[in-house]
Amino acid sequence: MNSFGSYLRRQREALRLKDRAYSVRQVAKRVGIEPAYLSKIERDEVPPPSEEAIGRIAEVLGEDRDALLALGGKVSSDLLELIRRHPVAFAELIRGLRDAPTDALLRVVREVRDGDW
Amino acid sequence: MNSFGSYLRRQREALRLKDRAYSVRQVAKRVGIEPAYLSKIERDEVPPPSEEAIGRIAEVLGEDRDALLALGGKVSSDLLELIRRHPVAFAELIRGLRDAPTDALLRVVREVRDGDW
DNA sequence: GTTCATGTGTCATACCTACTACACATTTGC
DNA sequence: GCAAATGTGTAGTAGGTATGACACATGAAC
Repeated sequence: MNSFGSYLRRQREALRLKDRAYSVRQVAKRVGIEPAYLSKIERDEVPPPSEEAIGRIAEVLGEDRDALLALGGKVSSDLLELIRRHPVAFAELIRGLRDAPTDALLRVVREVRDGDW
Repeated sequence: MNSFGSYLRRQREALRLKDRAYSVRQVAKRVGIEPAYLSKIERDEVPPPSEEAIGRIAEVLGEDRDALLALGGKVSSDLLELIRRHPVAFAELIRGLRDAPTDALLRVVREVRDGDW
């Protein structure tokens, strides 16, 4: 339904309606992977590619990198590194937000964004 | 200096002073891995083991699971899953705390812990 | 109506990851 | 002083990750 591949295919096809430069082959070239590989990715014949490849796909298709990574079952390595610097604190923070409704989560995000220390 | 392996070795040896059941062999048995493998792990001859193995090592040695995983370059998969449910929000939250001093981070953690929604 | 682009099938590969199994020399306990 | 426990060297493996290369049939464009 909303697998990584089928989502990609839908988005690419949508872009293609406006601009036929969004073929499998041309997108693959811009991304820097083989067309056959992208084709397989879009049909979920292979697992989502590496973080780097997903990042470049996000760029080429104008998608949010973190969101696309999540759809591919991954989390950006820069976030992982930040978490690893304060593993216990971040673990409690994230688990503490497990059952928080989305708006409560966003409130915390906003608060941190505007926070002055 | 503080690689995963050397840290493990230090902690295990410390426990061993009080209780000689903390030999490489006996710990490995309780953890459920081969002694030779644990030996190599402690000498950093191989990369840190799987998340599951690190979790069991943490249990056996009385270490914090998230902290030990971090030392092993990993992040608990339950946290990853939570992040993947709200990738954009969590990305902004975590990156927003990148330069926050530890006490500011802990303040947010506490706030979330005590938060009622 | 041929040329060019397109999507995809098949095959192959290199490099990790995550270990197990066994043997051996040294040390320790009684 | 001998048996048992200990730490470690060597070798091997099963499965996953992340692709590349090439060929082929179909379709569209001019």
